Amino acid sequence: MASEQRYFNRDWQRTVYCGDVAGRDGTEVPVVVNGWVRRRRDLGGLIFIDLWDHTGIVQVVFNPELAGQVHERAKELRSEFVIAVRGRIRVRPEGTSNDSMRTGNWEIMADDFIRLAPAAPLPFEVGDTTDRVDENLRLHYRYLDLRRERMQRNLRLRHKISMHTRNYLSDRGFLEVETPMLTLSTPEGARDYLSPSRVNPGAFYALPQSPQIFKQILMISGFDRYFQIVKCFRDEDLRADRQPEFTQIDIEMSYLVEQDIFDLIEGYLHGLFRETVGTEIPVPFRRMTYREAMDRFGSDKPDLRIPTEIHDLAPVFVNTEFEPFKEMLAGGGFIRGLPLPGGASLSRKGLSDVEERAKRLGARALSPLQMKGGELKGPLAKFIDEEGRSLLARSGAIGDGDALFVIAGMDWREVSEILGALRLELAREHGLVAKGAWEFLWVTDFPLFEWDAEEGRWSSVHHPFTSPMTEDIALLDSNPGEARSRAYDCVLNGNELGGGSIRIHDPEMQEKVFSCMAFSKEAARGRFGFLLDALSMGTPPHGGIALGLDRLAMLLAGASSIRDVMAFPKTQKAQCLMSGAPSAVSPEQLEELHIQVLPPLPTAGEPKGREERPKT
RNA sequence: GGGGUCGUAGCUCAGUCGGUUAGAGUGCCGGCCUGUCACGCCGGAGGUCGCGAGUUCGAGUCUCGUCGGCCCCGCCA
Repeated sequence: MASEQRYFNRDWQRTVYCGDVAGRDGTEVPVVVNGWVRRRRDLGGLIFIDLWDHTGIVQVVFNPELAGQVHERAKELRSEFVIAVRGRIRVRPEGTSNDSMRTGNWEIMADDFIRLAPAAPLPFEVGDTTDRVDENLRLHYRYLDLRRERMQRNLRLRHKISMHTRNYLSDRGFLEVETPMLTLSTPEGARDYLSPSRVNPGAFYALPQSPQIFKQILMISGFDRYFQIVKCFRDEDLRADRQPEFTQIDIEMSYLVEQDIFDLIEGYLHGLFRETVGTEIPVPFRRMTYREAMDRFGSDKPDLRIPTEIHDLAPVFVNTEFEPFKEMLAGGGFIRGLPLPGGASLSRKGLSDVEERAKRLGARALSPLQMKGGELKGPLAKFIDEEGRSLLARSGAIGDGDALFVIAGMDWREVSEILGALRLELAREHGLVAKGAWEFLWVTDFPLFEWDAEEGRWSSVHHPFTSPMTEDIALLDSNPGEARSRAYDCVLNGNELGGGSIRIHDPEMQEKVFSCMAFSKEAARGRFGFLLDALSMGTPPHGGIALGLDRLAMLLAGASSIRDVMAFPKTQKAQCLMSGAPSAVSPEQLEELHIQVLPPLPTAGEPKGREERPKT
């Protein structure tokens, strides 16, 4: 053992990264490497260490004959110890090179090393790339999880996306401007995260659901083109692709029409996919109206990798004697069907399983048809006459070997959505989703409003600053539900990658839209007064889009959750298992903020790892 | 708020019909080993079967509740 402790200093700083170690034939190159002990192989005499840093792994050899004391000390090295090694790179002896390692032709003969930090026995193996680890553990020991290959790769990919984004947009005249995180709560949209104001008793900031109003204000201020890679916050329940805080690539520009956004984003994504995954995605993307997307795929974000779509079967049953369908059609209802290629082989149990699923999704009933050897089978078969059969054959809704699931209902959207959900489930189960495909799509012509039954008023489908289509402006007075907006969504493989709209730049139009939503002038003034003021002082036509950076990264990384492309995500209960957030705070903190906390309900569980809440 | 699923050694899992002392692989600890690279060989330690009730002579196993992870519906302009 060295008699005195040695510390990290310039002499021990690396001269080369582990993954970059490469020697010269016949010459020994002196180096210093820093990193983590990934694996050790103690052969009794020789000790081999795989030393890791973010660039890769290199083999270090401790030889008792070359450095006896050093070899002796190396026996104590364990997994994930942090060390600095001084040694010489050399070509590995004949027959001992390792083709599976980038540095496998070389090794470092250790002359000396210092242990920079020990590591406690680990809750899971950092170096194990195959074994899956419980996500609980991964989140609790996130620093170890992030040290693993997959997360290293994902976060580096994410960085690449960010850099590409900044370069692309900056090159096209977009200016990155930061907007406040402590801002005004707005009534529309998701639930806000609130932050109490100490100096304004009883008042609260809201964390932004998006910088929507601020980016519009920036257009009014004449910046012409804005972007921001920005955190947004929504206090809603979590999903694989939804976290309470997430990142948007937020874009806004002036004097534009929809085509400008499409061109900009298609160019952006084309370059991004080339740079990150080496794929040339075809541009321009397909376009589809909301109506068509719902009609054919039962979704406003259809996954076009799935080769089946919904068919209108009303003509097939126009002469049917089947009473329920007869009545349905007479009353203006809909009969629609979803084909399942290869579905003729489904057993009776398989069919009833699909029916069960449709009922869980909200269908009153679902009838299966199957085509076996040119013969139509199923409970509905006898209710389809010759004409219906020939129509069915010509429609392509069912071919030999297929099944067709039929649902009838009075509500076109409801019937379509159930079939759309079924389409996703069945496609996943039967392997109908085309692998390796990137199916991009613009969905346009969304309705401007949807009816909010709870509140008994119209509310925005997109947001209240979305411009109606010029040809639909008259509908605002006569039939707001039929008015279409100038909103658009960018869809990739059934994921909503982003959305945006052309905004309202006319203060009168903005007030009109508010009034359609039964916002009194005073209420609108109270909430959005500053925007209305701004609109009144010279607003250019403007619009923009926001892309979900997390979802984009998830898709590019081939991950199944945005948690895998975020450094520190939260669980479904919106907790951080590593830090323990959210937590109770001290009575003093609450008092300063003029906050009283109600005692927890008797059934409510305590947040994990927290002591009792302070008394109020 | 609701539906589904999982919870057994540090980790990944097995555990039959409810029945003796709860197993395997890996990791960990100790010993041996000078060309390994998932090193090898030998030995050892390690368990609140998530938690709490209930049924039973007997519960990892059955029932109910509860806590937590994940997936989904609602919700998410």
